[in-house]
Amino acid sequence: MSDPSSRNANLARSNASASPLFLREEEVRRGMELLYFGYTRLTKSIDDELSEQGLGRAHHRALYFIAREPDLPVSQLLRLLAITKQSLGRVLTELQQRGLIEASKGKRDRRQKLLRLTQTGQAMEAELFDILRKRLSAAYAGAGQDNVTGFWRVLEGLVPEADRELVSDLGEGRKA
Amino acid sequence: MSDPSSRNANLARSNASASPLFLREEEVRRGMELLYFGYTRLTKSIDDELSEQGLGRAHHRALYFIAREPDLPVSQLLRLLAITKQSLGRVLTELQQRGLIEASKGKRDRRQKLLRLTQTGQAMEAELFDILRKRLSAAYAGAGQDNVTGFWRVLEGLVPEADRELVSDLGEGRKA
DNA sequence: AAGATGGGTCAGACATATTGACGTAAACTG
DNA sequence: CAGTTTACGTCAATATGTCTGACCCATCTT
Repeated sequence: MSDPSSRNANLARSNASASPLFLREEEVRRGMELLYFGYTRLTKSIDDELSEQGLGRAHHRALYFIAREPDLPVSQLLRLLAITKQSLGRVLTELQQRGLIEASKGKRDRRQKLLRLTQTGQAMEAELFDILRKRLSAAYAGAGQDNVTGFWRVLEGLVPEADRELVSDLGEGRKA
Repeated sequence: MSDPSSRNANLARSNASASPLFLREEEVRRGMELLYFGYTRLTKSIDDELSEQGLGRAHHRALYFIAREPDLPVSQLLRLLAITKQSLGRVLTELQQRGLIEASKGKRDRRQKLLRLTQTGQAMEAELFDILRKRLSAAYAGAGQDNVTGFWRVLEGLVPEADRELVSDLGEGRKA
């Protein structure tokens, strides 16, 4: 363990190809831990940048999805974030006050409020995305193409059936 | 596209093997979203069980790591969770009051407080682990062995250098 | 016209985390 | 041995993100 030449011996071990027995506790725990560390460390990486702007992670999540899907209705964002109207309401109000997002009424359904980023909001989101992009693309590059596909597939399997379409439709708005 | 059931065309699209251009925005965003949904939905899946016992996620994280590494010192747990002493202190006090964990003094270093689960704590953790295990192993099985390896590799790349040893050492205590 | 949906808003509360200071015991180091 | 560092605990005050549940209005659907 303290042997410097094999400081990553343990990572190497966990790298050993998955055993034929998928359900072994050790492998499940390893996956949970990596998921936990991967997710928490990645999200922490933007905290400094965010707090400089007086924003929190909740703001970023909203910002992210609005960037991803311009003219996103509130109801859709609510489903993506899986929080209550109240919680989201406060976040959206603050983002609007800071001039990061703006809203318009839906054409087909005028009850809808469609959210998009302002110029300032786009700049802000881009700056945050850049930090995340650097880390994630480094991880992609280090793992190699085939492994990126594997990464996606397992994660897709983790998304409950009910949410899958929601997730997979993201980004569609920009192509159409 | 080895998924014959092809139950969702959109997921299938995102399943398309990673392009040679790793750094393309679309692929990074796809990864971030899957990581977000995978992680949040998985963790949400134990909330009901937890709240029945009057516990929160913070308690579970502590419980999990103590289960994973019996006789874990507080300092180590602090590093794993990356929270402050105060925050952890409250959680540990509550777990102790509920009789889920117990502590002993370190042999080599008597300043250390070593944490482990009580019988009750083991039962509780096992029950929670079981829910997570079902979901994660289903995702493993659905993705296939090679993809599980990819899942691990990308996530490992996401863990900052400084935390890698910490992560990779998990589970060692039980073998030794 | 009735009901469902999209959105907003109130009060009150809980869970989780923070900073910064301070204290004690034990270990390490000159 | 004296001085410093480390491991742990604890105080008060505060911030953030979330929740429940009630209630409202505008608009769409039937």
